[in-house]
Amino acid sequence: MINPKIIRQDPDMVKEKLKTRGVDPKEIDEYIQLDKQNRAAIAKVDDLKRQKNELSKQVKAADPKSEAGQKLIAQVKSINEETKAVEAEQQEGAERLNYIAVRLPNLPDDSIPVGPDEDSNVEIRKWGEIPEFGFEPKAHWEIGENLGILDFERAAKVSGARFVYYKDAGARLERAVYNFMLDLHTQKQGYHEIIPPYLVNSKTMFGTGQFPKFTEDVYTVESTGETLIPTAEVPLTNYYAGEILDEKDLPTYFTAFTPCFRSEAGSAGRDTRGLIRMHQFHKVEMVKFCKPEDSFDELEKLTLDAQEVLKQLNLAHHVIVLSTGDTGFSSAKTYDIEVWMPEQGVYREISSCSNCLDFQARRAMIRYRKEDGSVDYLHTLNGSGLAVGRTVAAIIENYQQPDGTVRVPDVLVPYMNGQEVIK
RNA sequence: GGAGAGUUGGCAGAGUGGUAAUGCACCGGACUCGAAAUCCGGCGAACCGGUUAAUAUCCGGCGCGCAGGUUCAAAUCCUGUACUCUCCUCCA
Repeated sequence: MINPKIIRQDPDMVKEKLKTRGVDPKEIDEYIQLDKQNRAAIAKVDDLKRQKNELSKQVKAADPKSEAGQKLIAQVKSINEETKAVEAEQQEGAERLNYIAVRLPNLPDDSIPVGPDEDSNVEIRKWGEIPEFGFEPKAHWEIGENLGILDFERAAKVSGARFVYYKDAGARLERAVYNFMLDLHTQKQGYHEIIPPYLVNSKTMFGTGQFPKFTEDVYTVESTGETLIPTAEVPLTNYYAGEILDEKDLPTYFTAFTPCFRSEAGSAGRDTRGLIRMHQFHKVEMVKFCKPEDSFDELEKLTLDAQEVLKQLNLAHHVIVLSTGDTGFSSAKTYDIEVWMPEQGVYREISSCSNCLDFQARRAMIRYRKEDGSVDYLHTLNGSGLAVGRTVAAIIENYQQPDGTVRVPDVLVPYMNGQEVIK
């Protein structure tokens, strides 16, 4: 949620900024109006309650059964009725106010490019050489099926489109990739390793911003109402939901390897082949909790932490900063890391690193106590480190050889029990 | 799935209809060369509204897991619900 004080104090700035994210300025006007009404109503209700409390004390002082007592009781009754009416009105307004507030996306940071969609994203830096093949590189699904390590057909039979079976060296490669990532994050980069719940309640989904707006994108269990996590960001960020941390415990870093489940509603026809867009995939996620003044530095470090995985795998990639229109709901600034996919000859998203400022912290009520004793919302960040399936896809395509076999990246060989080639 | 118990401020822990004891901790002061101990005083989470330049004061509201209800008045009574623990049942 956006800090209400910012909207109150500078509505024009908020309108202008959110317009770049597709929010109608009229919504802000309505918000301001409702907020004003709401606060006036609260003041009125509070005052009525004050009167009631005072009179109630007098009832006790006088004998409730006495005539004077009865008279006071009658007065309180009439105040109560008035309170009820004003309160009902206030709550109605508050509900509408809240409806708008929880659906406003985060304010974009000043440093990001303004634009309606991904075409306005800007490349920040490039790493690695785009590989030259002396032949026409094949798509990872073709290589994988030929080698018998990926099986989309049987997955379709068992589950449907956008599912896959990994087999033998394919399954081992997936496992090698995420073990390698986890070791890097936990041993070299200072992240706590977590295995979180994969089913979460709707309050948790609200905390990170998926709910109430994006219920269509996820799988919710009908019988119990819990949702299969679309990313480990959800259970990781909500780890401290409702808590007040000590300043000295910040920053703190979490990482987790989890399956992720996404309905991919609205992406019919896109990336229908291969590992790129699945209903179920693995991801290693990184989440940070930090002090407000540190969050942009932490974002740079987080992005480098994710990039380090690709560097060690020697995969060519670049980093882009997302435009206002392409930035996710909860984020103020997002870097995407895109890896080179030889068959398509394009960079494809493999990681997304975001600074959410206090947007999620407000929703999930995650705060910290400063040394002077005051309490404030902390900042949350999250980034993929990396999407495992897409990494496997990138490895298969970038490390393919003319004979259809796949070389194992050096850093993964130990994780593959010494295997150097998948054939 | 069945039965029972519990959920109060940083921690501990009273309070069964009259508006949150007490202890530890914390803050201020006294005493002291200083500290400890002792004594005196104070505060009691977080949140919301008003006041304000202010996340300084001050005033008020709210506040005893959460949501409703009864009542002039609810931590206390009623209903629902969440979570934790114990026992039984079941189970990877």
